Amino acid sequence: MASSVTIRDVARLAKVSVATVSRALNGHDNVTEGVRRRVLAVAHELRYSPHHAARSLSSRRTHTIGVVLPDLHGEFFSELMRGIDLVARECGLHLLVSSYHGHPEEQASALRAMRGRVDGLLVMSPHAGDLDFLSENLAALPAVLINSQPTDTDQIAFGIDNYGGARAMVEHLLAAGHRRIAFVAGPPNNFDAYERLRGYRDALLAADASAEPWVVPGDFGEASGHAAGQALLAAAQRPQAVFAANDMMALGCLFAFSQAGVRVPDEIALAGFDDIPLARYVMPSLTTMRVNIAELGAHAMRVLLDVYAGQDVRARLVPLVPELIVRESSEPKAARGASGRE
Amino acid sequence: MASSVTIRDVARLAKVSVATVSRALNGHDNVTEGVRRRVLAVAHELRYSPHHAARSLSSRRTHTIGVVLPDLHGEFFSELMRGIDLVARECGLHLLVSSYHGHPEEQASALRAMRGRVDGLLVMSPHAGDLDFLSENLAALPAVLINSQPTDTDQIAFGIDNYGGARAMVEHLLAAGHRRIAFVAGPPNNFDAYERLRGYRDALLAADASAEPWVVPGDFGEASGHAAGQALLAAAQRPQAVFAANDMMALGCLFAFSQAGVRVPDEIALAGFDDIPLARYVMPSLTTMRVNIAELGAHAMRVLLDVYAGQDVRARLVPLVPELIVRESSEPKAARGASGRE
DNA sequence: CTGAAAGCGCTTACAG
DNA sequence: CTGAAAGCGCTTACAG
Repeated sequence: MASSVTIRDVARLAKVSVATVSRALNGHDNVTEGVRRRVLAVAHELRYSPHHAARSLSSRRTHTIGVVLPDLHGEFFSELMRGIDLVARECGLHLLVSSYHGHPEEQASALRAMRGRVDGLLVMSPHAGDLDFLSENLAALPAVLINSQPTDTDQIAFGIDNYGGARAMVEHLLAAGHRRIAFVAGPPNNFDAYERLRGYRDALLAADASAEPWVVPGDFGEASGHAAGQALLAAAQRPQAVFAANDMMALGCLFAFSQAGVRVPDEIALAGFDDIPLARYVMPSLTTMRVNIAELGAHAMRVLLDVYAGQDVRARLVPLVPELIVRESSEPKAARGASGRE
Repeated sequence: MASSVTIRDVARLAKVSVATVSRALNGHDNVTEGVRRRVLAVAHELRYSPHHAARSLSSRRTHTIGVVLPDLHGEFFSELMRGIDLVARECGLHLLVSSYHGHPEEQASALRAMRGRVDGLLVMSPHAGDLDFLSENLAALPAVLINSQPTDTDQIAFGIDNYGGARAMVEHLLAAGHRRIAFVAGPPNNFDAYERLRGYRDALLAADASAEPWVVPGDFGEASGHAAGQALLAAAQRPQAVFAANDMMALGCLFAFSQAGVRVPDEIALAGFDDIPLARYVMPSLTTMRVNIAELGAHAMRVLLDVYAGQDVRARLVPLVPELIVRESSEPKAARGASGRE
């Protein structure tokens, strides 16, 4: 593969020193306009592009942010990356992405491998108890934790108010007159899932201290929602409303109900969490909590940049509050009729 | 942020030269076992992690693959990244991700910025005509193009057989007895969309040279499918079958049909392309072409690694053939009954 | 098997 | 404003 052109080649052809080339290319102001133009012309002609490793070795900056996620798959990470990427390109930064597929050991090595490659780190670690070695391996890099269980370390963390969102949803279902509200849980050991479950429980008990939470297991996948929906229909006494910990599982429930000929919301009300694009398109459309995931990523990125710049960001770590989106799947009977959908 | 520990610190404490530390850490065999152990112990104790920029500057390898995509958003890219990532971690490689959001100028700069940061490049460039400057900016890096329009340059390219897949689907619909088959197209200027459209046209005309292709515009988004579905219902003579260029648009159509009370497949058969997870869950379940997107990414990555290793890969550039998945939305009347769904 | 030294391609005080 | 030189933290022939 053709030998690359270096700063020395540019210097030679432009008849200046490499130092001057460096200054001209980096936009320093201590270069005569004529010289700068000559250098830029030669650089362009040679298709010169600075060697990144060399530059970051001497400048101690990489212009790259490391993103360490549990996985790269699915709507959530896709949206998160979009938000992060948006801010990154605004700032001319690159993204080094690494996912550890749920293996904490790999997470540690992923973090360590970031040394000398990134200026800062965005880390999502939803698995309970990960954070001990996490802080050990964060090395000396500025880092922001996303949707991760807080610990007593003074790590900077930012996330979604899953707890408050779940409470709001249960309150909505209660207000619609439902009492027997079942919850389809997310994967055990997942912090988001845990917070949503906690919100469900607390809201239920706050309304009626003798209420009995009814929790069906799930794993955030549509198939587990489908199974949960079937299990709920088979119960001796069916729930009046089902609140799934995310939309994919809610859709799984919905299809289980459709297959069984159980009408939503007439016989069972249904609600999810996340507001994925399809939520508004299914029949009936799905009531859910809208989470601006891209904004979650974008905000975390902005906070990280300010941490890097040495600013105090603590005031900006307030969790992102999800928004209740009421659609057909939870409409109280009184409200239904010839009205259109959202 | 705390000064990092370098190879010199390890050398000093282990009482050897930096060269020996380097050899011990990199697993070279010209190091005594005792010395190696001592070095490793000190490195571990100091939490030493090699500085990547320095290493790649001197070794001329980055252990990183650059991935340049039009976008990071949505099921397709998410799956693609998963496949790429899978192979990357098998090989201990990192991924530098960059998306150019449809702006060719940014694509060029993204490509150039990869110099000195990556050992090879995976590039997806579905926009027609992008490839001229693409090859100019690929510099001297090994690269594999994914799902991109081939040019006369001898770039290594690999993709899905969208054309063949679309033909197969139309043939299926024809075999089911449908004649008036409408097509909901993807975005203009998108190579995947163009190939699917071409397959639709050719299959239709191959069966009946006097057939008139019926193409409704779309952009791969569910909303455009919804609009297309409504437009098709409003036609003087409705189509007997609708083939959408991807599943999201097919789902949009499906909901438009449901809202209008038009039964699928009894009144209109429907088919999509991609086999997204939801395709099997909607009612009726959706006939589609299954594309193993993760495998597309994984295979492209493997090819790239072999290109890097200097192997001849031309024999492995055969497009990935999608698989026809027949579900309820296109079942011929005769076949319907008490049978379960897939 | 081990060490001293050169070099990877840049940036940045330091002089002038 | 410009250049010569040191240095960023590694790896790798080259000697021994």
